[in-house]
Amino acid sequence: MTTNISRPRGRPRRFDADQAVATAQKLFHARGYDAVGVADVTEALGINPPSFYAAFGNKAGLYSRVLERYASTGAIPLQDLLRPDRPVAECLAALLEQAARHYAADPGAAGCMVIEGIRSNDPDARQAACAYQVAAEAVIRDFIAARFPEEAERLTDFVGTIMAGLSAQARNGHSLERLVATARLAGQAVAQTLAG
Amino acid sequence: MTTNISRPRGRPRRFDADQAVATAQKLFHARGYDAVGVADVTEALGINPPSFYAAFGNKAGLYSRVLERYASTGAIPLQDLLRPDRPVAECLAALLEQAARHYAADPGAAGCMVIEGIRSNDPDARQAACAYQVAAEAVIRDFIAARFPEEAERLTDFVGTIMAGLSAQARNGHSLERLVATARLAGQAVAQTLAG
DNA sequence: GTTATTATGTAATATACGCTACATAACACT
DNA sequence: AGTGTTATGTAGCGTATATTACATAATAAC
Repeated sequence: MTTNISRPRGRPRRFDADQAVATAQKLFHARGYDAVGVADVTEALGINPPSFYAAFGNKAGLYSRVLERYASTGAIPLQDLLRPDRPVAECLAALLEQAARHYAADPGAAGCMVIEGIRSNDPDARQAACAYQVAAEAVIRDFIAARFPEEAERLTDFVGTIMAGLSAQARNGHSLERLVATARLAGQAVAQTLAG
Repeated sequence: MTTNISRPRGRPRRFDADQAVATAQKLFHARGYDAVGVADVTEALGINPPSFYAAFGNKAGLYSRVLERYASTGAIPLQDLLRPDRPVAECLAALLEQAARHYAADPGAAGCMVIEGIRSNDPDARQAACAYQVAAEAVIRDFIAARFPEEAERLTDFVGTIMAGLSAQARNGHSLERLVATARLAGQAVAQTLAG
């Protein structure tokens, strides 16, 4: 008995689904969910609509796959940044600065894919993106609450607002330097709140 | 000779254009430019498409009128808040708190119409909204630069980021209290920067 | 080889949306 | 009254987009 993966029956796919998700991620991140048409995706992949729908169900289905991939590979590593063995303020400041760097990293992909996805006009896409944002907020809130339960909601809101603002400014074309400067200023505000 | 306004020739309009702009403003503010169709507007006004296009040219033309009205009646009164006879930090803090209150004021109209309008997929709408944002930013920057030229860019970016974040969070359904709390925290950060 | 199964390619459908052509109604001016 | 001017109502055009019908090709199982 071997660990061979038995090829599925039927005609094999002519394209790699995971790589297709990666390609779609670039498109969605650069232009946003609404501005990317199914035709854009199929053209970028060199496939025809039926292949697309057979693989992903519909446009929102592809977006779910893209968000999943973004969360696991392209998003900010919250677990690495919010460490229980370091000062809360230091971690949150690092998170904000990392967000600034992240949102400005790829000139073609501006802002946070989740935060900007919430602004979509498609209810399915909105809800999918919203779920990831709620989850991320919960991680931040729990991290703060473990040591500053009184400040958890206020600081989580503040951090979330800064991140949403940074994402918007990145999409507005602000440079890495300007985003980082804003993030640092916000980080000092967090530190002062937790110190006083 | 009297000050009578001679009625224009031809068949009179069956609807009031200014009031139509006000109605459209509510729609655009509540749902965003892209999500509001011309059919939505004409239906809300009780008119037919030709009347709409005769009055406003096209959808983007109506949006320009709406932005103009928003800037003069519905937006934050920058000139009243940024007073040369008061401390800069105090004015900026008041601006941020006012923004929080403003963005959460109308439950049906979430966020800043200009800031959210920039996220539209229509190039004309984006450019129109962008012009107002650039103008507002210039007012803030000049206000700061008059007394703290070294800090003008950094603080303007910070304030702009907070406002964009507040607008996003308002659209995400955050309550007035949470928005104001975030704005106050940001205001303290501004004060500390200008004090140190 | 035959059959069942899955994917592909061509082509089209359905729908929504911004916008307009055209005839007609309502007004000012002479 | 007659004429020119402007708005309205009906109806439709053109386009873009998400999605699918259908015949066909490629594979595994038998």
